[in-house]
Amino acid sequence: MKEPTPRQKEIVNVAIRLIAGKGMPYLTIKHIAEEIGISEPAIYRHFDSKHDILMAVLGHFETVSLRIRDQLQRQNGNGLEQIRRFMFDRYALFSDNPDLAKVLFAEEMFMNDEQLAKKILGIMHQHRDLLFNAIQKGQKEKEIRSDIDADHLFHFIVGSMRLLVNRWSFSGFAFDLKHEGSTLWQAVEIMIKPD
Amino acid sequence: MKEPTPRQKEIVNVAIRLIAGKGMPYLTIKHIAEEIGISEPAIYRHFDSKHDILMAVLGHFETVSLRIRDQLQRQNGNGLEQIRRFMFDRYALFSDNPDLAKVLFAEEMFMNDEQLAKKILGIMHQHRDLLFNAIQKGQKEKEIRSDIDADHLFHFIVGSMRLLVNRWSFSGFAFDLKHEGSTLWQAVEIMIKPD
DNA sequence: GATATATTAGTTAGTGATAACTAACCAATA
DNA sequence: TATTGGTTAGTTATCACTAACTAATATATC
Repeated sequence: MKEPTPRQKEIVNVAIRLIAGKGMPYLTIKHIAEEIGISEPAIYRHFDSKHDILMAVLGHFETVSLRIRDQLQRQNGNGLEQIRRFMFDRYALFSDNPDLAKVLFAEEMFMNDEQLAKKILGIMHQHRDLLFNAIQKGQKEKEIRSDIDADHLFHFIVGSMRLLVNRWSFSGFAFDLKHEGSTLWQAVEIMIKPD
Repeated sequence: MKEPTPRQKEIVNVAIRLIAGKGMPYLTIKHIAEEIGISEPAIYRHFDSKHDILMAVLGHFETVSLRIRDQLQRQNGNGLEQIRRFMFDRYALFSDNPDLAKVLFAEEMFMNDEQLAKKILGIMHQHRDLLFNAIQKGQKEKEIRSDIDADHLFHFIVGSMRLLVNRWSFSGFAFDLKHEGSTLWQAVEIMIKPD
C-alpha cells in the first residue's frame, strides 16, 4: 500500500483515459508510453507488468471510494440523508471525472483476470454494505418504508443510478448528470418514503 | 438479413459461450475453430472476418429481442401486465441461456467498434421504447402512478432488473434468477402502483 | 570539499508468442 | 464440371516484455 510516485500516478491516469476513450483492447504499453512521451520500456521502470498497472487503476478507484465513505461516516446523518449524500457525491465525482465513470461502471472489462476481478468485487461489496446499512438505518428510523425489503430498495436505488450514469456515458456525456441525478433522486425519495 | 447456415449458427453460439466464459480477449478465430473441431481458416468459409462474427452475435440478440417484442404485442395486455410479462420473459430467457445474459448486459465489450456499438445501441433503444410506451399506457390507464415521470419509472424498473441480472451473473449464477426476479417484481409493483 | 560509487529513469534494439487473415491445394457433392 | 467446405503452410502486425547501455543525480567515503 505504498504511495504511488508522480510518474506512477501519471501512468494510471493515462491508462484510465485510454480505456475510457478507446476501450480496453487499446490499452497497450506502447500507447501509454506514446501518450506520456517516453519509450515503451521506460514504463517498466515504474510498473513490473501491465497487470500491475491495472491493479493500480483499481487501487485508485478504491482510494477514491474509501475517501467518500469516510467523509460520509464523519458527517453521520440519518439513513436517508446518508443515501442522498452518497448519490450526490457520486454524481459530482463522475461529472468531474467522466473517464472514471466509463471505466468504473464497466466491471466486465476486469473480470478476465482473477486478481482484478477479486479487487473490483471487493470495492462493489464495500459500496453495497455502506448503502445497505444506510437503508436499514433509515427503515428503523421510520424515514424509509419498511413494507419493502432493504434488498429490493437497494436494487432500485443503485440500479436506477447505475442506469442513469451508463446512459450518460453512452450518450457521450450529452446531458447534465448532476441535474438529472438530482431529479432522479427526488423520484427515489418519493418512492422510498413511508406511506 | 439472410438466414444463417447451421455452421454459422454454430460459430455464433460458440462465440457467445467463449465470450461469456473467458472474456472478449479470449475470443479468437483459433479458439472458435478449436471448440468446433475444424481448422482456423475453415472459419473464413463461413464469415469474411472476425468483425462479421461479432455482428452476427448481435444479430442473434436482435432476433431474440424482436421475437419477445412481437409476442408481447400480440398478447396486447394492459400496460402493467405488459411490463410484468417483459420482465418475466427476460428472466426466463436468461435462466435458460446464462451466457446470453453475461454478454448482453456487458455492452462495453462491443463499444470499441463503431458498427457494433451502433447495432447494440439500436437494440437498447428498441427495449427502451417498448417499456416506455408500456409505462405511459399504464399511467393513462391509472394502473401506474402518475406523480412520477415515466422516465424515472423506467430507470427504476430497468435499472433494478439489470442490477439483479448482473449480480446473478457475477455470482456465477449462484441463485435462482426467476425466483429473485419474481420477488423483485412484487416490490416494483407495490412501488409503481398509484397511491 | 572533492571524489568514487550507486541508484534512478531513461534509451535502442530485439525476442518469442500470438493475433487476423491469405494462398494454394483437395475431396466430396450438386 | 462447378461449388462447398475443408486442409497445411504461410504472412504481416502487434503484443508484453527483456538485454544492454547511458546520462544525471544522490549518497557515501576519504
